[in-house]
Amino acid sequence: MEYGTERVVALVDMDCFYVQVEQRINPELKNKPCVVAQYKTWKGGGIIAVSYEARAHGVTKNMWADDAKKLCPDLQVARVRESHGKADLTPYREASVEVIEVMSRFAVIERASIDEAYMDLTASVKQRLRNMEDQQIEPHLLTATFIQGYPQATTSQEETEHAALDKDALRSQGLGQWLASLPPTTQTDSAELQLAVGAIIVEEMRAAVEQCTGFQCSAGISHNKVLSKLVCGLNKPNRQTVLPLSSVTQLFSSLPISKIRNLGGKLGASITETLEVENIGELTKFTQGHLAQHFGLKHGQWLYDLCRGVDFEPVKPRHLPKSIGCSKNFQGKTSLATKEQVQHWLQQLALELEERLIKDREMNGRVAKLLTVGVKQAGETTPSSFSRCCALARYEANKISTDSFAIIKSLNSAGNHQQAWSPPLTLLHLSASKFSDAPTASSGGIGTFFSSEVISSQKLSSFSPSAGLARQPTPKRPGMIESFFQNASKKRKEDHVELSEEGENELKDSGEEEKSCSESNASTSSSLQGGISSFFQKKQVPTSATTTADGSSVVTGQAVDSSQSHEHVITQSDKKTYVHTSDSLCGVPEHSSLPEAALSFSTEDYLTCDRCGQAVLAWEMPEHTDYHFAQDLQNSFSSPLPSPSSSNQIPANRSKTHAGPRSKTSPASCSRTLSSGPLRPQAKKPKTVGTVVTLDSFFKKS
DNA sequence: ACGGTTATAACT
DNA sequence: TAGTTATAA
Repeated sequence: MEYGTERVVALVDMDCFYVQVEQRINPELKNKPCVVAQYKTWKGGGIIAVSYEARAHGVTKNMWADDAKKLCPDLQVARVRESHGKADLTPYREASVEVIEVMSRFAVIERASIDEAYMDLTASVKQRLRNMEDQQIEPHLLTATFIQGYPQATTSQEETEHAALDKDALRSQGLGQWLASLPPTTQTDSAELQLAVGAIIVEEMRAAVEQCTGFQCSAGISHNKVLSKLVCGLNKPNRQTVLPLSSVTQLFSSLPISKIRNLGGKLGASITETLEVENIGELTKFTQGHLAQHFGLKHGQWLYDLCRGVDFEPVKPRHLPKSIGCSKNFQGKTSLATKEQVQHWLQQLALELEERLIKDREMNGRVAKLLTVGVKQAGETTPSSFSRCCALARYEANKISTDSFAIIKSLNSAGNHQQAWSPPLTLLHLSASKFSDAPTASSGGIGTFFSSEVISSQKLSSFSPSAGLARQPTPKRPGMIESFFQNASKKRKEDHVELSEEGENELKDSGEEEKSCSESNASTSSSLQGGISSFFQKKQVPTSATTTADGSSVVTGQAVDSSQSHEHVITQSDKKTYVHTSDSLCGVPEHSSLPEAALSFSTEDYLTCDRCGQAVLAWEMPEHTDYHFAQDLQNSFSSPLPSPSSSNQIPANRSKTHAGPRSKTSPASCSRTLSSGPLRPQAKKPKTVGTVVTLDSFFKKS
């Protein structure tokens, strides 16, 4: 087998996905020049997706809807829903899940973005080839397939003939020519034969996606991710393209380096510049050593293979995002210049994040442990000029937003007691990551609480994994996910009916479509090893045997998360519950944010700080006052000052102060990093870290 | 002031 | 590790 042809890899990309989602919601928009835009007030909103009819008029992404209307007066403009004062992409994410689910019946897939997925078809292809005996591969199985580099004209007369053909005739001619050049299907190790079979599978998959979701897509089929991504775009929309390795030389001889995935930015530009080459194929002139010299060992190796059409990046079996986040820009005049504004928008973002995290927990059985807050300050050019993180212990908007505020407030050069915020913020970003498995229903009383209370309170009645979980002594996650998918199909069916009623000419189609969809599922999935459940089986974890405190002693929803995050819940005497969490130690004095305490302490325990207006536990007021003292002291240091010898003076045993609770907290917890501060070179540390360490040290009873 | 909102991976 | 930067859709 030739080097670099070991796998069959495909990339499937939805055609103008957001537009298709809007067209399915509102069938009036179908087959019309149409865009999706977000926000309205400024020039009709910014366009984020464009139908092919609209592209024909010159409408593009990033155009203002008002400008696009000038190019195309009949343009239909669908608007992104807004909630919490910001664009809400939920309908597109949900549509993406539908698509991913259908594709997962055919192969293990890697979700590359909301509208793209890679798949490694090698195993399926080999299986299919074995079952083919010596059947020919017939062109009618590849009616939407282009073969890159075909038809090949060997004479000038053929060239003239080809020029006269329309696009599909040319496609058909090229396909026929290529198929005729393949060995018999008994030769199962032929790289090009394997691509042909891969293309058949992708034809079937794309048909299933359209039948089951109504969405069309395009695909590239080749031996690796870079090549399949590259050719996916060559025959859009609603078509797929095969790239045999033998066609790479010609294709690469005139392909600008910037067209290759990962070379569209600075690296690509520096290659063009330093080597004085335009096209990716020209890189074959250089030795691997030469390439490594200029661009590093890793890039050197990668480029050396890549310019020959070879890439070994694996398709990663993953269809869930690794982080869930939201952000909003506040540009120019709208930049956030008061503390209140910052708090308000953090709250809005936290509300969206909370909703999405809770849904994610229900649907995917996992919980995020890390919260990252990013901001951009006026005048900054980088996408996010600053980011800090802390533990994420509970899915609660109030806590998320107050913690977020706590870890960015040191940025406010106006000082914490001022109303103003400066420099003004032009971007706020919240993101949750570091997922781990959520406890299952079998983990005792808490689990019961989890499934009955949390789910019902979140209005997720259409997705009810709890039903299946409750009666199973050993609940299985696949059951949970499959039940979600069943529900998703059900939902789709309803959508379909709805669409059919609204669209005049579709009434009789819908029933048939559903039927053929399920038929297609049955026939295909049976021929595939494992299917989706086997994929999920791998991710299944043994349920933990730990039995936590029984639900009755737990008063608030917090107990659920406490058990997950290994926090210590210390119940004691007086009707009060003291809860020690790691996240309250997240780079800020413990008493600076106390949402969990607010659930446990009674209001009489609080005093109002006359410096900041914050509610502070009475017995912590002395330390709180010290905190303001420290803050003032810090503010008196002009700025990037690497807090005077602070690190060195922090006792090495500083982290031991909280050795008990902390040692059990998530490794992601900030406290770890802070205590490692002294080990790191001083000068490189950003000022804020120094600040936090300095302030923190005020509270250590050494 | 006007490309906004997400997301992943590499680097340090 | 945490935080920044690059890249992409």
